Amino acid sequence: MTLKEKIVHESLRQFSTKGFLNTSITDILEAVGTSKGGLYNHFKNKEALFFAALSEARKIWRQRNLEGLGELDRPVKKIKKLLENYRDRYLADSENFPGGCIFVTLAVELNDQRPHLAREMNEGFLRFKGMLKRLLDQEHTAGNLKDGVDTQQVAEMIFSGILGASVVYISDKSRITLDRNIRALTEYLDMIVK
Amino acid sequence: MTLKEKIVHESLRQFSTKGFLNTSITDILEAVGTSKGGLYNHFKNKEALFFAALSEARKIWRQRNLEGLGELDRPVKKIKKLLENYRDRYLADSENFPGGCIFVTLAVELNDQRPHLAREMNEGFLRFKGMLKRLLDQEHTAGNLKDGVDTQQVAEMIFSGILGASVVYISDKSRITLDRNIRALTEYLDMIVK
DNA sequence: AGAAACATACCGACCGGTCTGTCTGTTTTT
DNA sequence: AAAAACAGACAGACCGGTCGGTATGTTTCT
Repeated sequence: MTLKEKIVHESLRQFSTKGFLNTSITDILEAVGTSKGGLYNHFKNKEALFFAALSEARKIWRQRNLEGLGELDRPVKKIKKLLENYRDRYLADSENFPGGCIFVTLAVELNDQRPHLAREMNEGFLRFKGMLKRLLDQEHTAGNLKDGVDTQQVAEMIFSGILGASVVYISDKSRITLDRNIRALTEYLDMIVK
Repeated sequence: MTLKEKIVHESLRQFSTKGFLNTSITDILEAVGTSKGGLYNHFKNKEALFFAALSEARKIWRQRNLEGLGELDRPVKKIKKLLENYRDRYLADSENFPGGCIFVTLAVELNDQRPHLAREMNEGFLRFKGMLKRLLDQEHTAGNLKDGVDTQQVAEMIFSGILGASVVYISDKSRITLDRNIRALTEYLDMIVK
């Protein structure tokens, strides 16, 4: 692991717990065991470090959450598998995200403070919601959803449920509560399929 | 409105958008139009200001969200009314909470940074969840819920849905999305009652 | 091959600026 | 006159970022 990689990795950890603005460069330097020169040799400024960390976070998010989805045939099974992954592989990854979901932390913090950074978060949210909707639409056109189901609304509900579960998990760090939340979302899915 | 009240009110506004740590005392002083002496005469330190603002936020939260609940007979109607209040009276209150739900902002930010302040947030969340569960239990004992419904799980789902909707609203500020989220939660409630 | 020139990685002192909180003095209220 | 309310200068800690210097290769020239 190069120094640059170590810095990004540590930024991920600290940003996920303390956010961007409340993580000082010095915090990262001390955790990595390097100096100002060592960091600013690789990154122009703190904002460049933010984008590098964000890119890495997205990569890990996909690795953790999309694993094993390709092998499943039905879209609704993919969503259920994603919910399980989110619980067992993503939120449980305290090595990379000891503070919980880094996107939630950053989205809440950077809103109204760093609009161009906050926009990045919101766009990621929209992509995720879009993915959920596409999966639901596939089931819908196959005629597998109950009559009158609004896929946009269901996608929104699942997404908000995940986000809410993430906030609760950040707040109380209880696996039991997280389990209940994921189970509730899974059963909600069952309610809207035929 | 006394100076002390003005300071608390402005703290509410700024904490809800920028959080506690990223709101400087000077920011508040300038917005209120006073000085260090004027503030520290009323509050021992920033943390004391936090507790005063939190207390006021809770008071307003109750005013906004519980209004009109007493007149309703059925518990499930109370929850639906609360969801509407949350959308129309609480999150829409940009005078007191221009940054969206202050409890979400503070809970996410203060976690792992100011544990004793974060605990206050979590306890508030638990009280709210407890209230939802009590209402659901009333319907349950009256035999109005479908068989096999776990009131704890449903309360968790509603609560996480609200929290998630709050995060989404913080992130994209879209009333349309918020509407869809509240509607989805209302329809979810309909699914579990007989 | 050996010397000289250059590139890269890293160190840590230091700079301007902002933060919370204190302290002294003045004004207003009672 | 005494007390409470307010103003603002100041202290001390910390922030992101810069900059001169060093140590370690790597490339180029003779």
